Amino acid sequence: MGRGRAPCCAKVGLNRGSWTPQEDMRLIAYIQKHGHANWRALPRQAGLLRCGKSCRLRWINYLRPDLRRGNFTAEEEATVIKLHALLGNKWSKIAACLPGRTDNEIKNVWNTHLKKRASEQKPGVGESKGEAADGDPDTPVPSLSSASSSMTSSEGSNELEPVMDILDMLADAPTEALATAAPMPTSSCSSSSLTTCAGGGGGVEELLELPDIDMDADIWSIIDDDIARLQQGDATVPCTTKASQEEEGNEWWLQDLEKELGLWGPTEESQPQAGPHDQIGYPGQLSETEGDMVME
DNA sequence: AAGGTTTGCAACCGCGTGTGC
DNA sequence: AGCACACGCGGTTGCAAACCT
Repeated sequence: MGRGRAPCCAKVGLNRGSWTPQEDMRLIAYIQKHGHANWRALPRQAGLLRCGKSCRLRWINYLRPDLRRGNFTAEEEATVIKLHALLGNKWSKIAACLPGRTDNEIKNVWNTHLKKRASEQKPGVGESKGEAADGDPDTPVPSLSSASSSMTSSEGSNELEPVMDILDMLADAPTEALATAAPMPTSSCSSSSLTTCAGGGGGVEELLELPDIDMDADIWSIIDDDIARLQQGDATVPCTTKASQEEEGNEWWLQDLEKELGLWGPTEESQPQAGPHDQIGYPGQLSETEGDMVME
C-alpha cells in the first residue's frame, strides 16, 4: 500500500502496509507464548514477513491486551490538553498517564482535534513548563493535579519510568499552578490501588508506593488466567490490565479481537472475513498468509 | 448521484538513547 | 572508551472514509 516514505533497501521483501488478520493473530499468538524480548528476531521466529519495528508498532498500538478503544472521553481529552501544555510533544509520557491509550493515538487525536481546541480555549495564556509543542503559543496553562488526576498506574514497573519523569517535571512546575490546581473527577481508569497519578489526594507519595510488578514475567500468566476465567463465565474477572473495563465496549480483548477478525464465535463461517472494522481495519487484505498459524 | 475536498488514522521513517561487548 | 546493535520516540505520509458542493 506504500504508506509513508519509500521502503528502505534493507526491508525489501518484507510485507508492508496494513496488517492482515492472519498476521495479527500470528503476532498475538507468538507474543502470548514467547513474549517480545527481542523485536528484531520476533518476526522471523513468528514467521512474519515484517520488520521488528512494524511488529512492535502493531502490538503496542493495536494488539496489546490493555488498550482502550473508542473515542476519547472528555476527561481524557482534557488530560491530554493539560499534559501537552506541560510536556509538549512527549507523546509517550502523555500516554503513560492515560492507561490504554497509545502515544500514536494521542498524537493523532491531538493533531486532529485537540490542537485546535486548545488554541481556541485559552489564546495567549500559556507559559508551559515543557517545550510548548510546535511552538504553539496558545497552549493553555496546565492544571497540574487535574491533569494528572486521571492518571493511573501504567502497566507495570517497566512503565513507571515515564510517570516518574513526569513527576520530576511536575516537581519543577510553577508552584502556583500546583497550589491552584483543582482535582478532577476520578478518572475512569483509576479503579485500583495501583493509582499512580497525583490528584484525588494521592500525589507523589502515592506514586512512589506503587507495587513493583514484574510485568514481563507475570502479564501472560495473568492474561491466560483471565481468559480461562472468562471462558468459564466468570464475570468477576478483575481489571488486571487496568484498562477501564467499565464501558460496555471493553470486552475481553482477545475475544473481541478474534470476533473482529472473524476468527471467533460459534459460527465462524458466518463471521465476515473482511470489510470495514470499527476498531481494526483490514482493507481488503486477506489470504496472503492464510493457514499456518503459529498458535502452538 | 457524482465528483471534489476534508478529516481521521494506520503505518512508516529517521534519529536519539540505552545497553552490552 | 569506543563501537555496534536494538529499542523507543516523535514526525510525517498517504489511504480511505466522511463530508460537502
